[in-house]
Amino acid sequence: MPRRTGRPRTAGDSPTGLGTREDILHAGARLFCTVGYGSTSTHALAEVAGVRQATLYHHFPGKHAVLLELLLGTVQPSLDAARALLRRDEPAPARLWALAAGDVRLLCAGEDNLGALYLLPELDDERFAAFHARRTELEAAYRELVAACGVAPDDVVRTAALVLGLVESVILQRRRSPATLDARTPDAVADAALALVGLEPAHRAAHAAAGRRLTATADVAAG
Amino acid sequence: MPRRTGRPRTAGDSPTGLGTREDILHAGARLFCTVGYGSTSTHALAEVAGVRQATLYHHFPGKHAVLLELLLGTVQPSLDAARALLRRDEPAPARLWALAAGDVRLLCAGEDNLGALYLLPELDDERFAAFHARRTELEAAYRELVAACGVAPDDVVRTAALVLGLVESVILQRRRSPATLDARTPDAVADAALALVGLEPAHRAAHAAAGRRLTATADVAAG
DNA sequence: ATTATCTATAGATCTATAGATAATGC
DNA sequence: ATTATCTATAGATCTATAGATAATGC
Repeated sequence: MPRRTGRPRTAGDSPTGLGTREDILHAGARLFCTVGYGSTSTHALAEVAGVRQATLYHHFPGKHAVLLELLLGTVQPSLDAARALLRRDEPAPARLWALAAGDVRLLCAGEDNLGALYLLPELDDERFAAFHARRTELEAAYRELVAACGVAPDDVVRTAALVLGLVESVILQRRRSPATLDARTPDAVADAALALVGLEPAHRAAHAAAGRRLTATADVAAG
Repeated sequence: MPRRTGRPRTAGDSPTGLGTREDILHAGARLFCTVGYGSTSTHALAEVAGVRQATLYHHFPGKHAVLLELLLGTVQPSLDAARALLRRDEPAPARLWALAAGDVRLLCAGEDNLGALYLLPELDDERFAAFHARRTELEAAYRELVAACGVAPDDVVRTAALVLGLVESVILQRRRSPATLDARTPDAVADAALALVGLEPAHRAAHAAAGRRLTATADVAAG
């Protein structure tokens, strides 16, 4: 995958070994999540990627395109899983469990806390409209499953927002105290989601077990 | 409160009517929450405050001091309420309910979504250490109350993180779809918090009622 | 005299482009 | 010939300071 033609770099090899484009995306992931978007210069981006500043523009029209690609790559696996789950006919609580657990697993995975990209204030810009469209579809999936769990119609929007908030809270937790996240976190959050939709503890265990089986299904297991 | 001496502004009156210092803080609240910290220039800050760029430096040593003051002013009411609640001897679930409901109320209040300041990646800078210390104390208060609710010791850290995540999720919800927040949101989140600590539905209502009474107590009602 | 604003600006930094350079491919 | 990098830089912007200015206070 690394390029074969073209002038070689002066400052060492590709940090990722996957070529310059990937180097830049990795640099963006690291810097946008920790330093912020507006606080990251194209120079800093290039430096972490191991190239000179001007080289960025050979691969991307600008910083915004790096962020957009990161955003789309982050939301897409969640969206794929959500679409697959909406098509299945297992009970809604099991599917909601699988959706929540899968999203939390994705948010906990990877070297960088990519979910933190969702929190950037700079996202409120039409350049990122394609990302917002996918996010909106994902939110609709949460609402649909919450409604199918038997939540009162008047409470669906509010409850779905709480469930999604619970899922996304792992982004903040990961930034604040990553040591408190572990392999059981996805299950714990998904269990809590079933509590929020008002299922009795006695029923939750069975739905969680079914959800866990769903998570293992190929077309649902995103990533 | 507006100043009496000094050269008058060229570009109109103080937008807030509270003087230039407050104008700058309001401008920071607006811009840091919507545009971001790194993406807000001192020029933009001054423009929204209705003064020239250089005037900022008469009131603050720089952008960072504006953000720090906003952060401290936002976390302090929560912390005051938390300290007051830790000193009281009502049952822990009622106090946890009151803490969560109070924090959600604060996060929903005001013209700007000030809680969004907590999400800025730029906060990971030692200039904001004073803010982080207060946040850490607030988190400890959540853990203490969660533990006192009878959550198993091994689960206290995880559960407290979920409760705090639930509370903070209103920041994201307010940014995304403010219309879904209403006067019942604080109660709904606090009720959900009691569900997360594992209280039976039958007991929750009584604790919620006691928590609501606590919220009305002078030394607990922050803000 | 004191104060808070203003104008002006130095110096740093940042973005984006132009064009040179050093590889591989044919 | 094609490609991906590099160097160099124009022009914009940004931060922070110096010093002038226009009010009030005494």
